[in-house]
Amino acid sequence: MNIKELAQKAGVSVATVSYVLNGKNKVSSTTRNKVLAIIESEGYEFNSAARDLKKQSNKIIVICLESLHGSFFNELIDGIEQAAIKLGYNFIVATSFGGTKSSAYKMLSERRVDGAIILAPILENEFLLAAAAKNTPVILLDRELNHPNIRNILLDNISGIEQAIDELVSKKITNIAYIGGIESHFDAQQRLSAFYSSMAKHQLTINKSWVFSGEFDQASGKRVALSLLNNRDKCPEAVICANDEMAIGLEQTLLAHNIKIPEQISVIGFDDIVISRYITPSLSTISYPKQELGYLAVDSLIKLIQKKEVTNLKIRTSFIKRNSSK
Amino acid sequence: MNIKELAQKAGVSVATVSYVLNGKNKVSSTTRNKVLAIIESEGYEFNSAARDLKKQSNKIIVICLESLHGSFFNELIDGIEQAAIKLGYNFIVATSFGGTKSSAYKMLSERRVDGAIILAPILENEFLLAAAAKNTPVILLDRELNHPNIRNILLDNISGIEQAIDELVSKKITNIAYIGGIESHFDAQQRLSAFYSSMAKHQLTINKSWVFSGEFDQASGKRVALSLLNNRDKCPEAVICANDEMAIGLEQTLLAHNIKIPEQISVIGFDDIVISRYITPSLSTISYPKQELGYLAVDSLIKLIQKKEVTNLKIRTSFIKRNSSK
DNA sequence: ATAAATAAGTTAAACGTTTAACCATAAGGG
DNA sequence: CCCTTATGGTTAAACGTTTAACTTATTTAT
Repeated sequence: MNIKELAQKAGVSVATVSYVLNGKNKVSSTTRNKVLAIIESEGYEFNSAARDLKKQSNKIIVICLESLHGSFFNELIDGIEQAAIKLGYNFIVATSFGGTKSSAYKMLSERRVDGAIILAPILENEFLLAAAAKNTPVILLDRELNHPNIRNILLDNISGIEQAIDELVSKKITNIAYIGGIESHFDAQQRLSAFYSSMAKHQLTINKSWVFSGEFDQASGKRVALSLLNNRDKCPEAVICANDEMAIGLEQTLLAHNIKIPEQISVIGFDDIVISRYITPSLSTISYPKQELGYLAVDSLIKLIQKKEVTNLKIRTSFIKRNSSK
Repeated sequence: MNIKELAQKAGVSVATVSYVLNGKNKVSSTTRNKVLAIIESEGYEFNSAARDLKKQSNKIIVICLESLHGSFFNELIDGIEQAAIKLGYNFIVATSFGGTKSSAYKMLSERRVDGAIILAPILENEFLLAAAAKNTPVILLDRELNHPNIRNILLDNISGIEQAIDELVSKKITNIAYIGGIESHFDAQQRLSAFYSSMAKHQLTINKSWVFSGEFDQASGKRVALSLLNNRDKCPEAVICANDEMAIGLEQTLLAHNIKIPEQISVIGFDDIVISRYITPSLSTISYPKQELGYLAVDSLIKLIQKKEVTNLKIRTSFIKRNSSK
């Protein structure tokens, strides 16, 4: 049962039915009730495609993620949820797995949403620029990109790493290794260069063989751990990892080989994912206000959709000391 | 730039442009190239709402979750992802937070998807029946409900709990406590009754004050732990929890009060979430093939969409012994 | 040579809403 | 009593696709 059929049954025009459905005050209570009664008994199957077509908008934004693995974005989603509800929008989550067949791709290329928040480095700049060109506003959390319909909210990766190294140095720890993330990722690059600059700040020399590169997963941490264990006589006193997953892989593998943490080696992660609080020893890490980040992302996106003035933003990061570091 | 404008620029009819866009072989390569060239230079902004309206379908299914917290559904999503891609559908995730304003609600009540998979007990039967009545096929993972457009895939909660208790009994552990989940949840009810029946099978008496009820979160586990610690002289030898979160809360709190696990108390969870492998001691739990569950859910849903024969399914559960139980 | 089939288009209706513009009728103001 | 305003409704266009049905020109088969 659609509006047209409904109108027929009620003996009124489709316009009137539409006004009833949308709670407009253009219709008398008698006709309103008549229509409502028919809806009650016959049911009404709203067709969103028709409305979207007419309105050229659907008040839905999409959060594009690489995958739903890793509880990394859990808190982020909280902020997104709050902001979306408060601002009268709905959000859905789509993943970028599957390339051009992925949901993230479909949502954006087919303009199925009023806007998008991107945290999926695999989506190419070109694709995002194309979406922006088709008038879909985009907030990027994972890179810098310039377009009138795009804004980015980035992490101030430097401050957190600097704090971590300051702390280590204050404990007289200066032999510091680093595990970087996937090299094409913007944040991985930023964090690596933050490591270099913070080490330089303390005039610490960097042992080149102690700068590893990983894939942001536990396996990478494990691999590095095994490689360190191969050279037991020449081990760093601390390892900073570009994310918590790798730090956990590192920590657990070292523990399994009877290395004492933090006594022999301090391990520091990045992101402060939920699990890092629960492992033993709990993981020292670099944190940032994820919920706030989520909130700001939605807030900025909706302002952008509404053609308001929106600036790029930076989110602070800070070192959280737990038990995996001295 | 839309089809109509494109057609004008190219000097052909809109039908021809549509045929080009859809790769139909009704058009000569010269006109095809002419159209393609204009698209190349001017860009084309596909309007999905128009297509959806015409086609009355969009090849999108939605996964409705209570929230994105807890890595509980991570593996499930893997199966969903694989099946969806393989079967030519896309999936999005929507949460049910926010009641009638939630995205899950909007997707279903406004028929914005071709089908839905539900794992969100907060969504009411009545609402789901209404969606089904509007011809949206639904797969339920969290309850039993009967309607031509609805199928359910449920866990065989009994077998896993039975195995766990068998194992405990074989270790001469018979004083067993239980923490139930949110009482309105179907699985919580099933698991509780499985506990009763399995205990009965071994002719074990159930100490009523040892059957707790929780909210499926860590706090509930902690609360129960503290209550047990208050009665140290009369403690159970094992606690089975209706999910891992509560088991973790319980375990960690007991540990913090110097109870030895599993020597003094065995702790057993349910769900086998990722984190349960990483905590110390690793959590014994009741597991089930989540990836398979996800795959089956999508497979069934799409068959249902295609009006094929689909039956309800049951998924096996089984006890996984780790270090938190004897 | 003619009929039949194919190729390459076009025309126009349809999908189900929303909403500006229009039209009566009744009520209120002077 | 006339003019204005409010109330409650209708009409019809528009949103941008898809696709069955039709047309015309060309090729193939007999």
